[in-house]
Amino acid sequence: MSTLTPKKQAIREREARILELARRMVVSGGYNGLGLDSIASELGVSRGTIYNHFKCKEEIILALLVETMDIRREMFQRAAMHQDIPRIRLTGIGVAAELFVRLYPDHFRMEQIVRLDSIWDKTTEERRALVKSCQMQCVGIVAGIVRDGMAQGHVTLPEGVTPEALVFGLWSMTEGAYSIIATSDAVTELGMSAPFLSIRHNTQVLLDGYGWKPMTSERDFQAEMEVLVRKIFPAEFAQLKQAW
Amino acid sequence: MSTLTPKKQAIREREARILELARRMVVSGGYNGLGLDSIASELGVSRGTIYNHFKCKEEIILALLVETMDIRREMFQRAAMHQDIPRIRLTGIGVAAELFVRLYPDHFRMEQIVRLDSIWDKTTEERRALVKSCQMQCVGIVAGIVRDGMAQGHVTLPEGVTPEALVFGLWSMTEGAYSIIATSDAVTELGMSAPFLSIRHNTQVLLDGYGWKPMTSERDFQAEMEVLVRKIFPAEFAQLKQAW
DNA sequence: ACGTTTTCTGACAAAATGTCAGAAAACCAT
DNA sequence: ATGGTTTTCTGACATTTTGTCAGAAAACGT
Repeated sequence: MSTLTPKKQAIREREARILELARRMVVSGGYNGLGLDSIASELGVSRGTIYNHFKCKEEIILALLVETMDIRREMFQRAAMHQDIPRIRLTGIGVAAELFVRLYPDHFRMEQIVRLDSIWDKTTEERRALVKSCQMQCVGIVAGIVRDGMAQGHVTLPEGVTPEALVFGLWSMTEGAYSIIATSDAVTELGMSAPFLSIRHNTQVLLDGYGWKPMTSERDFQAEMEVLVRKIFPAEFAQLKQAW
Repeated sequence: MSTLTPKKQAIREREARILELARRMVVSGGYNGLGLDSIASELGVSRGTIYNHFKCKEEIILALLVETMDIRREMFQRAAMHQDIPRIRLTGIGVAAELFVRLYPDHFRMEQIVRLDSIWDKTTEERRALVKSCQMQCVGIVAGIVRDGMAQGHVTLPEGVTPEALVFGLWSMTEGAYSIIATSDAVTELGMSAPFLSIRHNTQVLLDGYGWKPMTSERDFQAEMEVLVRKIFPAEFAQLKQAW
Protein backbone atom coordinates (compact mmCIF):
# COMPACT_ATOMS: atom_id res chain seq x y z
CA MET A 1 0.00 0.00 0.00
CA SER A 2 2.88 2.36 0.60
CA THR A 3 4.07 1.90 -2.98
CA LEU A 4 1.96 4.36 -4.88
CA THR A 5 3.01 5.91 -8.13
CA PRO A 6 4.64 9.28 -7.55
CA LYS A 7 1.64 11.01 -9.01
CA LYS A 8 -0.88 9.28 -6.79
CA GLN A 9 1.29 10.06 -3.84
CA ALA A 10 1.36 13.73 -4.77
CA ILE A 11 -2.40 13.79 -5.10
CA ARG A 12 -2.82 12.26 -1.73
CA GLU A 13 -0.56 14.84 -0.18
CA ARG A 14 -2.43 17.60 -1.89
CA GLU A 15 -5.68 16.35 -0.48
CA ALA A 16 -4.23 16.67 3.00
CA ARG A 17 -3.13 20.20 2.22
CA ILE A 18 -6.56 21.09 0.94
CA LEU A 19 -8.13 19.93 4.17
CA GLU A 20 -5.54 21.78 6.18
CA LEU A 21 -6.14 25.05 4.38
CA ALA A 22 -9.88 24.51 4.41
CA ARG A 23 -9.92 24.01 8.15
CA ARG A 24 -8.16 27.27 8.74
CA MET A 25 -10.64 29.06 6.54
CA VAL A 26 -13.75 27.50 7.99
CA VAL A 27 -12.57 28.15 11.50
CA SER A 28 -11.86 31.78 10.87
CA GLY A 29 -14.86 32.59 8.75
CA GLY A 30 -17.43 29.83 8.96
CA TYR A 31 -18.99 28.16 5.99
CA ASN A 32 -18.73 31.24 3.86
CA GLY A 33 -15.16 31.84 4.87
CA LEU A 34 -14.17 28.78 2.89
CA GLY A 35 -13.41 29.88 -0.64
CA LEU A 36 -12.29 27.32 -3.16
CA ASP A 37 -10.65 30.06 -5.15
CA SER A 38 -8.31 30.93 -2.32
CA ILE A 39 -7.42 27.32 -1.69
CA ALA A 40 -6.68 26.73 -5.33
CA SER A 41 -4.48 29.78 -5.70
CA GLU A 42 -2.65 29.08 -2.45
CA LEU A 43 -1.95 25.57 -3.70
CA GLY A 44 -0.98 26.80 -7.13
CA VAL A 45 -3.61 24.77 -8.92
CA SER A 46 -6.84 25.68 -10.62
CA ARG A 47 -10.24 25.43 -9.01
CA GLY A 48 -11.18 22.55 -11.25
CA THR A 49 -8.54 20.44 -9.58
CA ILE A 50 -10.14 20.90 -6.20
CA TYR A 51 -13.30 19.45 -7.66
CA ASN A 52 -11.36 16.35 -8.59
CA HIS A 53 -10.81 15.73 -4.90
CA PHE A 54 -14.22 16.68 -3.52
CA LYS A 55 -17.39 16.91 -5.47
CA CYS A 56 -18.54 20.01 -3.57
CA LYS A 57 -17.72 22.39 -0.79
CA GLU A 58 -19.90 20.50 1.60
CA GLU A 59 -17.93 17.30 1.17
CA ILE A 60 -14.77 19.12 2.19
CA ILE A 61 -16.44 20.32 5.34
CA LEU A 62 -17.76 16.91 6.22
CA ALA A 63 -14.32 15.41 5.65
CA LEU A 64 -13.00 17.88 8.20
CA LEU A 65 -15.70 16.85 10.62
CA VAL A 66 -14.74 13.21 10.39
CA GLU A 67 -11.10 14.05 11.13
CA THR A 68 -12.27 16.04 14.12
CA MET A 69 -14.56 13.44 15.59
CA ASP A 70 -11.94 10.76 15.23
CA ILE A 71 -9.62 12.67 17.50
CA ARG A 72 -12.17 12.90 20.25
CA ARG A 73 -13.20 9.29 19.97
CA GLU A 74 -9.60 8.21 20.31
CA MET A 75 -9.20 10.36 23.42
CA PHE A 76 -12.38 8.98 24.94
CA GLN A 77 -11.18 5.46 24.33
CA ARG A 78 -7.90 6.15 26.05
CA ALA A 79 -9.71 7.57 29.07
CA ALA A 80 -12.20 4.71 29.26
CA MET A 81 -9.40 2.15 29.21
CA HIS A 82 -7.83 3.56 32.36
CA GLN A 83 -7.97 1.02 35.16
CA ASP A 84 -9.82 2.48 38.13
CA ILE A 85 -13.27 2.69 39.67
CA PRO A 86 -16.04 3.85 37.34
CA ARG A 87 -16.46 7.33 38.73
CA ILE A 88 -12.77 8.04 38.25
CA ARG A 89 -12.94 6.70 34.71
CA LEU A 90 -15.89 8.97 34.07
CA THR A 91 -13.87 11.84 35.45
CA GLY A 92 -11.20 10.85 32.95
CA ILE A 93 -13.72 11.21 30.15
CA GLY A 94 -14.43 14.70 31.39
CA VAL A 95 -10.74 15.46 31.31
CA ALA A 96 -10.57 14.13 27.76
CA ALA A 97 -13.48 16.29 26.69
CA GLU A 98 -11.93 19.39 28.18
CA LEU A 99 -8.53 18.68 26.68
CA PHE A 100 -10.09 18.14 23.30
CA VAL A 101 -11.89 21.45 23.38
CA ARG A 102 -8.94 23.40 24.70
CA LEU A 103 -6.23 21.87 22.58
CA TYR A 104 -8.20 21.74 19.37
CA PRO A 105 -10.61 24.65 19.54
CA ASP A 106 -10.65 24.69 15.77
CA HIS A 107 -11.96 21.17 15.68
CA PHE A 108 -14.66 21.93 18.18
CA ARG A 109 -15.70 25.03 16.29
CA MET A 110 -15.81 22.87 13.21
CA GLU A 111 -18.38 20.60 14.81
CA GLN A 112 -20.53 23.52 15.82
CA ILE A 113 -20.48 24.99 12.35
CA VAL A 114 -21.26 21.76 10.59
CA ARG A 115 -24.05 20.97 12.96
CA LEU A 116 -25.89 24.13 12.12
CA ASP A 117 -25.25 25.07 8.57
CA SER A 118 -27.50 23.11 6.35
CA ILE A 119 -24.88 21.32 4.37
CA TRP A 120 -26.01 17.78 4.94
CA ASP A 121 -28.27 17.52 1.93
CA LYS A 122 -25.46 17.81 -0.55
CA THR A 123 -23.13 15.31 1.07
CA THR A 124 -22.71 11.62 0.34
CA GLU A 125 -24.43 9.03 2.47
CA GLU A 126 -21.08 7.34 2.97
CA ARG A 127 -19.47 10.22 4.78
CA ARG A 128 -22.57 10.87 6.84
CA ALA A 129 -22.45 7.30 8.06
CA LEU A 130 -18.89 7.85 9.24
CA VAL A 131 -20.01 10.80 11.34
CA LYS A 132 -22.88 8.95 12.91
CA SER A 133 -20.76 5.94 13.73
CA CYS A 134 -18.23 8.08 15.51
CA GLN A 135 -20.91 9.74 17.58
CA MET A 136 -22.44 6.44 18.59
CA GLN A 137 -19.07 5.11 19.65
CA CYS A 138 -18.49 8.09 21.92
CA VAL A 139 -21.86 7.70 23.59
CA GLY A 140 -21.31 3.96 23.85
CA ILE A 141 -18.00 4.35 25.62
CA VAL A 142 -19.46 6.60 28.28
CA ALA A 143 -22.63 4.54 28.70
CA GLY A 144 -20.41 1.52 29.25
CA ILE A 145 -18.75 3.17 32.21
CA VAL A 146 -22.14 4.07 33.66
CA ARG A 147 -23.22 0.45 33.39
CA ASP A 148 -20.02 -0.60 35.13
CA GLY A 149 -20.84 1.79 37.94
CA MET A 150 -24.32 0.32 38.26
CA ALA A 151 -23.01 -3.23 38.14
CA GLN A 152 -20.61 -2.48 40.96
CA GLY A 153 -23.36 -0.89 43.02
CA HIS A 154 -21.78 2.56 43.03
CA VAL A 155 -24.85 4.18 41.62
CA THR A 156 -28.52 3.28 41.30
CA LEU A 157 -30.64 5.00 38.73
CA PRO A 158 -34.26 5.81 39.60
CA GLU A 159 -37.05 3.92 37.94
CA GLY A 160 -37.35 4.83 34.29
CA VAL A 161 -33.97 6.52 34.03
CA THR A 162 -31.60 4.82 31.61
CA PRO A 163 -27.81 4.99 31.67
CA GLU A 164 -28.08 6.95 28.45
CA ALA A 165 -30.13 9.59 30.22
CA LEU A 166 -27.22 10.18 32.58
CA VAL A 167 -24.82 10.29 29.64
CA PHE A 168 -27.15 12.77 28.02
CA GLY A 169 -26.89 14.99 31.08
CA LEU A 170 -23.10 15.01 31.04
CA TRP A 171 -22.95 15.43 27.31
CA SER A 172 -25.46 18.28 27.34
CA MET A 173 -23.70 20.12 30.10
CA THR A 174 -20.25 19.96 28.59
CA GLU A 175 -21.39 20.55 25.05
CA GLY A 176 -23.46 23.52 26.13
CA ALA A 177 -20.75 24.96 28.33
CA TYR A 178 -18.02 24.74 25.73
CA SER A 179 -20.33 26.17 23.16
CA ILE A 180 -21.24 29.10 25.37
CA ILE A 181 -17.60 29.74 26.16
CA ALA A 182 -16.58 29.56 22.54
CA THR A 183 -19.24 31.81 21.16
CA SER A 184 -20.39 34.22 23.77
CA ASP A 185 -17.51 36.52 24.57
CA ALA A 186 -19.60 37.88 27.40
CA VAL A 187 -19.11 34.86 29.65
CA THR A 188 -16.75 36.59 32.00
CA GLU A 189 -18.75 39.79 31.93
CA LEU A 190 -21.73 37.76 33.03
CA GLY A 191 -19.90 36.92 36.23
CA MET A 192 -18.77 33.51 35.06
CA SER A 193 -15.07 33.62 35.63
CA ALA A 194 -12.94 30.48 35.36
CA PRO A 195 -15.60 28.70 33.30
CA PHE A 196 -13.53 25.53 32.93
CA LEU A 197 -13.30 25.13 36.68
CA SER A 198 -17.05 25.64 36.84
CA ILE A 199 -17.64 22.89 34.33
CA ARG A 200 -15.41 20.45 36.22
CA HIS A 201 -17.29 21.25 39.37
CA ASN A 202 -20.74 21.11 37.85
CA THR A 203 -20.23 17.72 36.23
CA GLN A 204 -19.16 16.28 39.56
CA VAL A 205 -22.15 17.91 41.25
CA LEU A 206 -24.39 16.19 38.74
CA LEU A 207 -22.86 12.81 39.57
CA ASP A 208 -23.29 13.63 43.27
CA GLY A 209 -26.91 14.39 42.54
CA TYR A 210 -27.26 10.86 41.19
CA GLY A 211 -25.65 9.63 44.42
CA TRP A 212 -22.72 8.05 42.58
CA LYS A 213 -20.12 6.84 45.06
CA PRO A 214 -17.62 7.92 46.06
CA MET A 215 -19.12 11.41 46.38
CA THR A 216 -17.13 14.62 46.27
CA SER A 217 -17.37 14.82 50.04
CA GLU A 218 -15.29 11.64 50.21
CA ARG A 219 -12.80 12.29 47.50
CA ASP A 220 -11.19 15.33 45.89
CA PHE A 221 -12.00 14.87 42.22
CA GLN A 222 -10.47 18.19 41.27
CA ALA A 223 -7.09 16.92 42.47
CA GLU A 224 -7.80 13.55 40.89
CA MET A 225 -8.24 15.22 37.52
CA GLU A 226 -4.71 16.48 37.56
CA VAL A 227 -3.44 12.99 38.30
CA LEU A 228 -5.51 11.64 35.42
CA VAL A 229 -4.43 14.21 32.90
CA ARG A 230 -0.77 13.54 33.70
CA LYS A 231 -1.21 9.79 33.55
CA ILE A 232 -3.52 9.35 30.57
CA PHE A 233 -2.72 12.43 28.51
CA PRO A 234 0.89 13.33 29.26
CA ALA A 235 1.61 14.80 25.85
CA GLU A 236 -1.60 16.79 25.79
CA PHE A 237 -1.00 18.02 29.32
CA ALA A 238 2.44 19.26 28.41
CA GLN A 239 0.87 21.45 25.77
CA LEU A 240 -1.26 23.51 28.08
CA LYS A 241 0.74 22.94 31.25
CA GLN A 242 0.51 26.34 32.92
CA ALA A 243 -3.02 26.89 31.64
CA TRP A 244 -4.50 23.70 33.15
CA MET B 1 -46.68 58.34 17.87
CA SER B 2 -49.53 56.32 16.46
CA THR B 3 -50.20 59.04 13.90
CA LEU B 4 -47.74 58.26 11.17
CA THR B 5 -48.16 59.32 7.61
CA PRO B 6 -49.69 56.54 5.54
CA LYS B 7 -46.40 56.04 3.77
CA LYS B 8 -44.37 55.67 6.96
CA GLN B 9 -46.95 53.27 8.24
CA ALA B 10 -46.66 51.16 5.12
CA ILE B 11 -42.88 51.11 5.44
CA ARG B 12 -43.10 49.97 9.00
CA GLU B 13 -45.45 47.18 8.04
CA ARG B 14 -43.14 46.12 5.27
CA GLU B 15 -40.26 45.90 7.66
CA ALA B 16 -42.23 43.45 9.74
CA ARG B 17 -42.99 41.42 6.65
CA ILE B 18 -39.34 41.37 5.69
CA LEU B 19 -38.38 39.98 9.07
CA GLU B 20 -41.16 37.46 8.90
CA LEU B 21 -40.08 36.17 5.51
CA ALA B 22 -36.43 36.30 6.49
CA ARG B 23 -37.03 34.19 9.55
CA ARG B 24 -38.71 31.48 7.54
CA MET B 25 -35.79 31.44 5.14
CA VAL B 26 -33.04 31.42 7.74
CA VAL B 27 -34.74 28.69 9.68
CA SER B 28 -35.12 26.47 6.69
CA GLY B 29 -31.78 27.06 5.07
CA GLY B 30 -29.46 28.81 7.48
CA TYR B 31 -27.53 31.92 6.68
CA ASN B 32 -27.24 31.04 3.03
CA GLY B 33 -30.90 30.17 2.79
CA LEU B 34 -31.74 33.82 3.21
CA GLY B 35 -31.83 35.44 -0.21
CA LEU B 36 -32.69 39.08 -0.52
CA ASP B 37 -33.81 38.47 -4.03
CA SER B 38 -36.52 36.08 -2.94
CA ILE B 39 -37.71 38.43 -0.23
CA ALA B 40 -37.88 41.33 -2.62
CA SER B 41 -39.78 39.45 -5.27
CA GLU B 42 -42.16 37.94 -2.75
CA LEU B 43 -42.85 41.42 -1.43
CA GLY B 44 -43.19 42.84 -4.90
CA VAL B 45 -40.44 45.41 -4.45
CA SER B 46 -36.92 45.66 -5.77
CA ARG B 47 -33.84 44.55 -3.87
CA GLY B 48 -32.73 48.13 -3.42
CA THR B 49 -35.74 48.75 -1.22
CA ILE B 50 -34.68 46.04 1.18
CA TYR B 51 -31.42 47.88 1.61
CA ASN B 52 -33.36 50.95 2.67
CA HIS B 53 -34.52 48.97 5.67
CA PHE B 54 -31.34 47.13 6.61
CA LYS B 55 -27.88 48.02 5.55
CA CYS B 56 -26.87 44.40 5.04
CA LYS B 57 -28.01 40.81 5.35
CA GLU B 58 -26.35 40.50 8.70
CA GLU B 59 -28.41 43.29 10.19
CA ILE B 60 -31.58 41.48 9.24
CA ILE B 61 -30.37 38.39 10.99
CA LEU B 62 -29.40 40.25 14.11
CA ALA B 63 -32.78 41.97 14.15
CA LEU B 64 -34.35 38.52 14.14
CA LEU B 65 -32.13 37.50 17.03
CA VAL B 66 -33.25 40.44 19.13
CA GLU B 67 -36.90 39.55 18.54
CA THR B 68 -36.12 36.01 19.60
CA MET B 69 -34.24 36.84 22.76
CA ASP B 70 -36.92 39.25 23.86
CA ILE B 71 -39.46 36.49 23.90
CA ARG B 72 -37.36 34.34 26.17
CA ARG B 73 -36.51 37.16 28.50
CA GLU B 74 -40.15 37.96 28.90
CA MET B 75 -40.92 34.33 29.71
CA PHE B 76 -38.10 34.18 32.24
CA GLN B 77 -39.40 37.30 33.93
CA ARG B 78 -42.85 35.84 34.23
CA ALA B 79 -41.44 32.67 35.79
CA ALA B 80 -39.17 34.55 38.21
CA MET B 81 -42.07 36.67 39.42
CA HIS B 82 -44.01 33.63 40.56
CA GLN B 83 -44.47 33.67 44.32
CA ASP B 84 -43.01 30.52 45.84
CA ILE B 85 -39.83 29.15 47.39
CA PRO B 86 -36.67 29.67 45.31
CA ARG B 87 -36.28 26.10 44.12
CA ILE B 88 -39.78 26.11 42.72
CA ARG B 89 -39.16 29.43 41.03
CA LEU B 90 -36.03 27.98 39.50
CA THR B 91 -38.06 25.03 38.33
CA GLY B 92 -40.37 27.56 36.73
CA ILE B 93 -37.44 29.01 34.82
CA GLY B 94 -36.72 25.51 33.53
CA VAL B 95 -40.32 25.21 32.41
CA ALA B 96 -40.01 28.55 30.64
CA ALA B 97 -36.84 27.48 28.88
CA GLU B 98 -38.43 24.26 27.70
CA LEU B 99 -41.60 25.98 26.53
CA PHE B 100 -39.56 28.51 24.64
CA VAL B 101 -37.62 25.87 22.79
CA ARG B 102 -40.62 23.72 22.04
CA LEU B 103 -43.06 26.43 21.07
CA TYR B 104 -40.62 28.51 19.09
CA PRO B 105 -38.10 26.07 17.65
CA ASP B 106 -37.49 28.54 14.84
CA HIS B 107 -36.37 31.15 17.30
CA PHE B 108 -34.07 28.76 19.04
CA ARG B 109 -32.58 27.64 15.78
CA MET B 110 -32.10 31.29 14.95
CA GLU B 111 -29.95 31.76 18.01
CA GLN B 112 -27.83 28.78 17.15
CA ILE B 113 -27.23 29.96 13.64
CA VAL B 114 -26.38 33.50 14.58
CA ARG B 115 -24.06 32.36 17.30
CA LEU B 116 -21.93 30.42 14.88
CA ASP B 117 -21.95 32.11 11.57
CA SER B 118 -19.48 34.91 11.60
CA ILE B 119 -21.85 37.72 10.92
CA TRP B 120 -21.01 39.91 13.87
CA ASP B 121 -18.31 41.95 12.18
CA LYS B 122 -20.67 43.53 9.75
CA THR B 123 -23.37 44.48 12.20
CA THR B 124 -23.87 47.77 14.02
CA GLU B 125 -22.66 48.20 17.56
CA GLU B 126 -26.11 49.35 18.50
CA ARG B 127 -27.85 46.11 17.70
CA ARG B 128 -25.08 44.05 19.27
CA ALA B 129 -25.61 45.93 22.50
CA LEU B 130 -29.28 44.97 22.44
CA VAL B 131 -28.33 41.31 22.20
CA LYS B 132 -25.85 41.47 25.03
CA SER B 133 -28.23 43.34 27.27
CA CYS B 134 -30.91 40.70 26.77
CA GLN B 135 -28.48 37.94 27.63
CA MET B 136 -27.33 39.65 30.79
CA GLN B 137 -30.89 40.18 31.92
CA CYS B 138 -31.65 36.48 31.54
CA VAL B 139 -28.61 35.47 33.56
CA GLY B 140 -29.39 38.14 36.12
CA ILE B 141 -32.92 36.89 36.64
CA VAL B 142 -31.76 33.36 37.36
CA ALA B 143 -28.80 34.43 39.50
CA GLY B 144 -31.25 36.48 41.55
CA ILE B 145 -33.25 33.39 42.39
CA VAL B 146 -30.08 31.56 43.37
CA ARG B 147 -29.19 34.39 45.73
CA ASP B 148 -32.65 34.22 47.22
CA GLY B 149 -32.14 30.53 47.84
CA MET B 150 -28.84 31.21 49.59
CA ALA B 151 -30.31 34.03 51.64
CA GLN B 152 -33.07 31.75 52.85
CA GLY B 153 -30.58 29.04 53.74
CA HIS B 154 -31.95 26.55 51.24
CA VAL B 155 -28.60 26.07 49.58
CA THR B 156 -25.00 26.76 50.50
CA LEU B 157 -22.41 27.01 47.80
CA PRO B 158 -18.93 25.65 48.46
CA GLU B 159 -16.02 28.01 48.93
CA GLY B 160 -15.12 29.70 45.66
CA VAL B 161 -18.33 28.79 43.84
CA THR B 162 -20.40 31.78 42.81
CA PRO B 163 -24.13 31.84 42.18
CA GLU B 164 -23.26 32.50 38.55
CA ALA B 165 -21.34 29.20 38.43
CA LEU B 166 -24.54 27.38 39.33
CA VAL B 167 -26.45 29.37 36.73
CA PHE B 168 -23.76 28.45 34.25
CA GLY B 169 -24.36 24.78 35.01
CA LEU B 170 -28.08 25.03 34.40
CA TRP B 171 -27.64 27.17 31.33
CA SER B 172 -25.01 24.85 29.87
CA MET B 173 -27.05 21.76 30.42
CA THR B 174 -30.26 23.07 28.89
CA GLU B 175 -28.55 24.92 26.06
CA GLY B 176 -26.49 21.85 25.24
CA ALA B 177 -29.40 19.47 25.48
CA TYR B 178 -31.72 21.50 23.30
CA SER B 179 -28.98 21.98 20.80
CA ILE B 180 -28.24 18.27 20.66
CA ILE B 181 -31.92 17.48 20.26
CA ALA B 182 -32.38 20.05 17.54
CA THR B 183 -29.42 19.12 15.44
CA SER B 184 -28.53 15.54 15.98
CA ASP B 185 -31.33 13.46 14.59
CA ALA B 186 -29.64 10.43 16.11
CA VAL B 187 -30.66 11.27 19.68
CA THR B 188 -33.26 8.55 19.90
CA GLU B 189 -31.05 6.09 18.06
CA LEU B 190 -28.41 6.72 20.68
CA GLY B 191 -30.75 5.35 23.30
CA MET B 192 -31.91 8.74 24.51
CA SER B 193 -35.64 8.48 24.29
CA ALA B 194 -37.87 11.14 25.83
CA PRO B 195 -35.07 13.69 25.89
CA PHE B 196 -37.22 16.43 27.38
CA LEU B 197 -38.03 14.28 30.37
CA SER B 198 -34.34 13.57 30.76
CA ILE B 199 -33.53 17.27 30.80
CA ARG B 200 -36.16 17.97 33.44
CA HIS B 201 -34.75 15.19 35.55
CA ASN B 202 -31.11 16.09 35.04
CA THR B 203 -31.57 19.73 36.00
CA GLN B 204 -33.21 18.68 39.24
CA VAL B 205 -30.44 16.17 39.87
CA LEU B 206 -27.94 18.98 39.49
CA LEU B 207 -29.76 21.05 42.10
CA ASP B 208 -29.87 18.00 44.34
CA GLY B 209 -26.12 17.70 43.88
CA TYR B 210 -25.80 21.21 45.25
CA GLY B 211 -27.94 20.11 48.18
CA TRP B 212 -30.64 22.66 47.41
CA LYS B 213 -33.66 22.10 49.62
CA PRO B 214 -36.19 20.78 49.31
CA MET B 215 -34.58 17.85 47.47
CA THR B 216 -36.33 15.64 44.96
CA SER B 217 -36.67 12.99 47.65
CA GLU B 218 -38.92 15.39 49.57
CA ARG B 219 -40.92 16.83 46.75
CA ASP B 220 -42.09 15.71 43.32
CA PHE B 221 -40.77 18.40 41.04
CA GLN B 222 -41.94 16.64 37.92
CA ALA B 223 -45.50 16.99 39.13
CA GLU B 224 -44.77 20.52 40.29
CA MET B 225 -43.74 21.44 36.77
CA GLU B 226 -47.14 20.68 35.43
CA VAL B 227 -48.71 22.88 38.07
CA LEU B 228 -46.32 25.68 37.16
CA VAL B 229 -46.87 25.47 33.45
CA ARG B 230 -50.61 25.66 33.91
CA LYS B 231 -50.39 28.53 36.34
CA ILE B 232 -47.68 30.70 34.78
CA PHE B 233 -47.96 29.80 31.11
CA PRO B 234 -51.58 28.82 30.53
CA ALA B 235 -51.68 30.03 26.92
CA GLU B 236 -48.40 28.37 26.04
CA PHE B 237 -49.45 25.17 27.76
CA ALA B 238 -52.62 25.05 25.75
CA GLN B 239 -50.58 25.06 22.59
CA LEU B 240 -48.70 21.87 23.24
CA LYS B 241 -51.19 20.31 25.63
CA GLN B 242 -51.00 16.68 24.69
CA ALA B 243 -47.29 16.89 23.95
CA TRP B 244 -46.25 18.18 27.39
C1' DA C 1 -50.15 73.18 -8.42
C1' DC C 2 -45.47 73.16 -7.79
C1' DG C 3 -41.02 72.72 -5.65
C1' DT C 4 -38.78 69.71 -2.26
C1' DT C 5 -37.87 65.60 0.04
C1' DT C 6 -38.25 60.79 0.43
C1' DT C 7 -38.47 56.40 -1.58
C1' DC C 8 -37.85 53.09 -5.17
C1' DT C 9 -35.89 50.93 -9.14
C1' DG C 10 -33.09 48.32 -12.12
C1' DA C 11 -28.72 48.20 -14.21
C1' DC C 12 -23.94 47.43 -12.78
C1' DA C 13 -19.76 45.68 -10.56
C1' DA C 14 -17.82 42.12 -7.82
C1' DA C 15 -17.37 37.65 -5.93
C1' DA C 16 -18.36 32.86 -5.60
C1' DT C 17 -19.82 28.05 -7.13
C1' DG C 18 -19.89 24.37 -10.15
C1' DT C 19 -19.09 22.44 -15.20
C1' DC C 20 -16.68 20.85 -19.04
C1' DA C 21 -14.16 20.50 -23.53
C1' DG C 22 -9.78 20.44 -24.67
C1' DA C 23 -4.75 20.75 -23.20
C1' DA C 24 -1.16 18.70 -20.63
C1' DA C 25 0.95 15.28 -18.08
C1' DA C 26 1.61 10.62 -16.55
C1' DC C 27 1.67 5.90 -17.53
C1' DC C 28 2.68 1.61 -19.95
C1' DA C 29 3.87 -1.74 -23.32
C1' DT C 30 6.87 -2.78 -26.83
C1' DA D 1 12.80 5.87 -26.43
C1' DT D 2 8.27 6.14 -28.58
C1' DG D 3 3.63 6.14 -29.44
C1' DG D 4 -0.84 5.28 -27.82
C1' DT D 5 -3.90 5.35 -23.83
C1' DT D 6 -5.51 6.95 -19.56
C1' DT D 7 -5.53 10.24 -15.98
C1' DT D 8 -5.27 14.79 -14.46
C1' DC D 9 -5.46 19.73 -14.98
C1' DT D 10 -6.85 24.09 -16.75
C1' DG D 11 -9.28 28.23 -17.51
C1' DA D 12 -13.21 30.06 -19.71
C1' DC D 13 -18.27 29.95 -19.11
C1' DA D 14 -22.86 30.01 -17.09
C1' DT D 15 -25.18 31.00 -12.93
C1' DT D 16 -26.22 33.00 -8.56
C1' DT D 17 -25.79 36.27 -5.06
C1' DT D 18 -24.51 40.64 -2.63
C1' DG D 19 -24.23 45.39 -2.34
C1' DT D 20 -24.23 50.30 -4.80
C1' DC D 21 -26.06 54.23 -6.93
C1' DA D 22 -27.79 57.66 -10.38
C1' DG D 23 -31.87 58.75 -11.93
C1' DA D 24 -37.05 57.85 -11.99
C1' DA D 25 -41.17 57.89 -9.36
C1' DA D 26 -43.95 58.87 -5.58
C1' DA D 27 -45.19 61.39 -1.42
C1' DC D 28 -45.33 65.56 1.05
C1' DG D 29 -46.08 70.40 2.39
C1' DT D 30 -47.37 74.97 1.39
